[in-house]
Amino acid sequence: MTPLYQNNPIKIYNSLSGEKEILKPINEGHIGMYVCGPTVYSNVHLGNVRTFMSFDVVFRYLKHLGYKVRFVRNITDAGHLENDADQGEDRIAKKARLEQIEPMEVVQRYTVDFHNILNKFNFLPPSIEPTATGHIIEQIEIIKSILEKGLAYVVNGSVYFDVLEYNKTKKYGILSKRNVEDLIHNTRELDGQSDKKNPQDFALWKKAEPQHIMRWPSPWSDGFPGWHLECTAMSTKYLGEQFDIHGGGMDLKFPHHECEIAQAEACNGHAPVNYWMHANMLIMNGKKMAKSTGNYILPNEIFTGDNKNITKSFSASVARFFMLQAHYRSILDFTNSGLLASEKGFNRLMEAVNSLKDIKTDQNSTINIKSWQQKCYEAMNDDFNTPILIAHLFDAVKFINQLKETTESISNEDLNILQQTMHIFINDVLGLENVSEASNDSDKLSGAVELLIRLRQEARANKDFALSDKIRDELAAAGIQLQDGKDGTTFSVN
RNA sequence: GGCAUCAUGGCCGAGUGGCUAGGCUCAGCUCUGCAAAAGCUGCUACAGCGGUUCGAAUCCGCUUGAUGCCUCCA
Repeated sequence: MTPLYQNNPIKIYNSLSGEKEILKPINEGHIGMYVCGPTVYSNVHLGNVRTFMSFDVVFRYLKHLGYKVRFVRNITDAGHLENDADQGEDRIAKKARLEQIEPMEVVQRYTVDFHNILNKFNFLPPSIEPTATGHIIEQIEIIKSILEKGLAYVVNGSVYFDVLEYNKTKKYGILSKRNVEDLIHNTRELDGQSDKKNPQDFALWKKAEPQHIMRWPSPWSDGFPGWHLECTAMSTKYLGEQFDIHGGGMDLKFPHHECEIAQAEACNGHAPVNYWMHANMLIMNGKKMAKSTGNYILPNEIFTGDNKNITKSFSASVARFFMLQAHYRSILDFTNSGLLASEKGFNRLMEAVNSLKDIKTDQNSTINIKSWQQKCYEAMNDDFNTPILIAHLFDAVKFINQLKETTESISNEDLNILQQTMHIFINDVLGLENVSEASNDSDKLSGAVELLIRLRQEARANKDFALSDKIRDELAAAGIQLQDGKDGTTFSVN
């Protein structure tokens, strides 16, 4: 059987070129993808969730197309400084100091939180989830190599990347479309003295101050690696010197990803990544999310409803659906009304899916199901356009409801395609879970509700509307909604 | 201040040089014992000002605003 990817060329918006390009893997049928993971020094940010969700869908779709995908997403557990000044403190070390626990306790706590949240949102685990502290040796080797090439220098036990020297032969700023001259002119004065030759230079290795507890031996000092280096080390180790896709949040474009390119170019002499993808920001109520202003919500608070920015709790699937209704390259505004609208739409989608099993087939179809299916693929092939895909799924919802009304008809073969395609895109690709269907007690529940439906039918036949309405209203109050259709009554659980 | 991205109907959010997004809301109708659900119908937008073009919301310029980065953040 020919794999699906052969008939589904994917266009990816490459941040490097600023254009959509056809994805051509380095090795046919294989994709290497790296996504910058979280720094585990506090609870995972909801914006983080959106970014990782975008790449979760990319991962899912590539896999569905039959690619063998190696998806690497790191955990940053050292080296991410509070700021770029020489006194900048490691974020994890700082948290450890404030809470009076071991740095690795901080790492453990928030790594567990990260995994918990992502599980609730039904993320697929990456193929490899490496940590910065597990790859100190690899990072030291890269620093040695860059030093040998004359593109880094040692000062007081720290090693810095020499951006101006690098810029003589390569171009620093190709990803973020900046040039070094502009950077020099616009550099703000940092407080305090610096070991760096130029403010644009960035640390490859930092010497640890005596009180610094996170430290490893190196040829230059007891210290710790620079933040940008870990991604170069781990992506090279697991995906090679050149790989297909590198993703991350828009805010990492500069300087983080720019530095990754420079490090890899310096070390290996060629570009590390063919396709750079950047997910756009999540804002809330039109403004940047910030703890300090209260314009902030923790992922978990969506499930509990315990946050003043929302009026009720929302399931992870609804929140996921809400985010996927926007394209990954657009800014998305997280609002209560937006979530409410998405919840209604999501429920309508799921009810249509649930009713698929009751559809009666006919000799012929009044819909071109193959053409519809093709449109779904085309939406995803066009830079993973989930909002367009969802629009097509709602076309199917309308059609399914018309089938129930028997104003349209469908053949047995086409119904199978419809069912499969809905399942593929809703569950496998978008990663949405049908909550009501997943309930363990659904068999017992439906048995009991079926009984009440029959009693109500009898009451209605006897024109005992007081009783029939009582059954309907009290079930509704219990969260069970009856739906009268042409072929009898069904129900859904809210 | 510099760089980048963006600005769509009541709301959210796609897309395109000339032709349909989709969701939510709203109004009318059908169905119903009454509802709900569902179906049908309606609401026709593209920040402002110039320019290119036979034709632009879509391309270019300016203005205004938003978001991101430049300083920790996905």
